[in-house]
Amino acid sequence: MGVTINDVAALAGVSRATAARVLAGYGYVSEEARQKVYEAARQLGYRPHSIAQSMVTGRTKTIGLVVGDIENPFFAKMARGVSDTIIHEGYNLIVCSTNENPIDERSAIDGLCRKKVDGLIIAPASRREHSHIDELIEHKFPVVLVDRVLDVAGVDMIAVTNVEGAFDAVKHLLERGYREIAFLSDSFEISSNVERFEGYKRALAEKGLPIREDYIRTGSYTVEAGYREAVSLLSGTVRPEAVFAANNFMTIGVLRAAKDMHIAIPGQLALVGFDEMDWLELVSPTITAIAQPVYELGQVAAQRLLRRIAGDMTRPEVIRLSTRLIPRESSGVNPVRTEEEIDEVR
Amino acid sequence: MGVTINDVAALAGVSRATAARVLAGYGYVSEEARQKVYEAARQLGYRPHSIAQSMVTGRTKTIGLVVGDIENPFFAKMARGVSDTIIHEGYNLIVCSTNENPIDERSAIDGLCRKKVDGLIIAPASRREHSHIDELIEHKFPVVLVDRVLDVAGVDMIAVTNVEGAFDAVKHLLERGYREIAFLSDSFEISSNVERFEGYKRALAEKGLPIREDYIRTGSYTVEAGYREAVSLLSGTVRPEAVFAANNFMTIGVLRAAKDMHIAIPGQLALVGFDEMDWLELVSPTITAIAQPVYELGQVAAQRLLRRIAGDMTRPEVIRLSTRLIPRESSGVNPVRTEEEIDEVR
DNA sequence: TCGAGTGATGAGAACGATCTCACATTTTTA
DNA sequence: TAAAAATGTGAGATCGTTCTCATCACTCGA
Repeated sequence: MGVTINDVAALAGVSRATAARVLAGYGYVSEEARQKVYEAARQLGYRPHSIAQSMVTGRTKTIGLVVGDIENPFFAKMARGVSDTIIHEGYNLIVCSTNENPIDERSAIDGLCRKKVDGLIIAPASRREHSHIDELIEHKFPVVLVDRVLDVAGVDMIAVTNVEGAFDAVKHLLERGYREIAFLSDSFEISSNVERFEGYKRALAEKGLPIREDYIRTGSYTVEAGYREAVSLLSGTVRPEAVFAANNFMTIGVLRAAKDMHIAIPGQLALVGFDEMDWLELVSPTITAIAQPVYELGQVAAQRLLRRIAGDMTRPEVIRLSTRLIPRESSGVNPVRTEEEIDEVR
Repeated sequence: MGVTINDVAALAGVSRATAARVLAGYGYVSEEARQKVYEAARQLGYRPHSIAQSMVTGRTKTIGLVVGDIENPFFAKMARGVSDTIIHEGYNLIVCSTNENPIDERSAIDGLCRKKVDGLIIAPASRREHSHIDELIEHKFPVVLVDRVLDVAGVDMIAVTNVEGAFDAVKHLLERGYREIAFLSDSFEISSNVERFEGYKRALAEKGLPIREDYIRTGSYTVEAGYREAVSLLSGTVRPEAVFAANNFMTIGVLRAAKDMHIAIPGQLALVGFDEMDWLELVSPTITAIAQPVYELGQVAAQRLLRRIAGDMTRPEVIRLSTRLIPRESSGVNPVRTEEEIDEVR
């Protein structure tokens, strides 16, 4: 606390410049001076002042992560992927939650830019309002978009194969014999939901099945919203045979609704959720899911960002990481005990 | 990018000092100068350089959060509590994961101090190796410990009522008629586990029951470790009637082990877990848990830290937030269908 | 009419590092 | 042996703010 390079230089009996040379390891320094400076630094417990360093170097060794909600296990895991990747290069991570609100997102980004983060990883909240992100890209500020894509050029985007994943999910349900399949997601402001909806539509189209408007439900990114929409969906005069829940919160919402409404899964309703969670194979029935490489999403985004920060000027690209279907009981994959389950839920 | 207060001053036709006075809002400034500066700042899109500000003010408006693993939903939720609280005061949060390793913890703290964070919220990894934290406290650096306590004076600690919570959990099992109760946690290096063990012991002692060494299992803070210990525990010649899982990962470990080993809950094994998760009431059977005010933990820690940063010199205290037992089926609370469940698991 | 007080301003010194120069001194080369 | 190159060092500018001074113009009361 408070010991500067000047103090070290003074104790070592050299100039500040020489002390700096030793500590930063550049230029010519005599072995004698080197030892004296090291000893002085050790003795005083000298710790370089990062802020002062940033002041002159222009880099803060800090990157910003802007996501909807760090409490969401999906983003938390992604954050870990980012953090683990950058920590080795000496970077730290500032995390901001936007509540999927473009206004909050804008101010979060603004604050991070003022703090001179070296780069930003953003899961953009809106497909429409992203002028603040466009500005960053225009100014060649190091940015990587993650989990979601935007209709802009000149920026790396790391996402999963949403269309294919959703397609696989719905195709899986179709193969199991379900025809009346509902789609449940949060807002279409978020690109991944649009893509997953696209996959849903394609799978139905492939079978020549129509899209039923009343089977398409969207809410906001909370368990409660998922629950509400699920209840509404399942209370309709015509109830779907299956639901494709397009994210983790929606999956929970459906499960809760089904439980409250005494609807047996998969007996009375099949379910496939997008995003794997560690308890999906602990519930009864186990829940079929589309697993995403969440940690890798963060990892790859971080690697790419570090390259951009280092000055890599190669053409930005869209990277798609693969999803994987994990068939379980909720889609009737092992429906041996369907009867008992119906009993049990009652 | 790159427009400084000098540029603003130049455009406004005043000195840097006057521009600074307008922008920071202190001292005497004529209305005319004020308008000119505002207009110039607006026109140039001036954004103050936080690093330069920190350089002179000595505050970075950043706080550090040092936890075992940000991917753990427990810490993620706590982080959100912290973040939401400090964001209103203009603070940002740097998050570091230590993997519950004192070495990593030390270097994380070191890095954050170099970055001149205004304060630290730490969930200490070890009850023994915390000299690096002691140093901070000695130097009067604003620190708040969270979730865990240390045997040191002069620092605020925010934790939950671990002893009481564990006591409630085990007492609940005893009341349900279970006698052979095992204790499963991660390392005793972590204070909360020691406290929960204390609660466990007290509840047994109250009933005059002995502590069985082979029923006490500890591992590391991962689901896999919990699983391994649970399997080992349940494979013993004498299997316990109930398990008290002292944290969220252990709860998952036990559930997975029970499932793999075809042990019916609560028919053949009762379970109470410490820490509530949103899916515990979705599984079958539903899982009895000790709920902790996780978000509030972060909130209170952040509030306290902000006060310390603001110069509050009142005596540091240990704050205990209350836990709450949520009785569910896994402890035989509604054991009407125990028979069927046994059937089902087979 | 003169000092005291108030309003308004700018010059310049911090903050703690990095890094370019200029200037020694030593060693190498022609 | 002189010139060139290599080695070692320190003075001082710089980054973009904040903030203390000193200065000056003006008003007011005695």
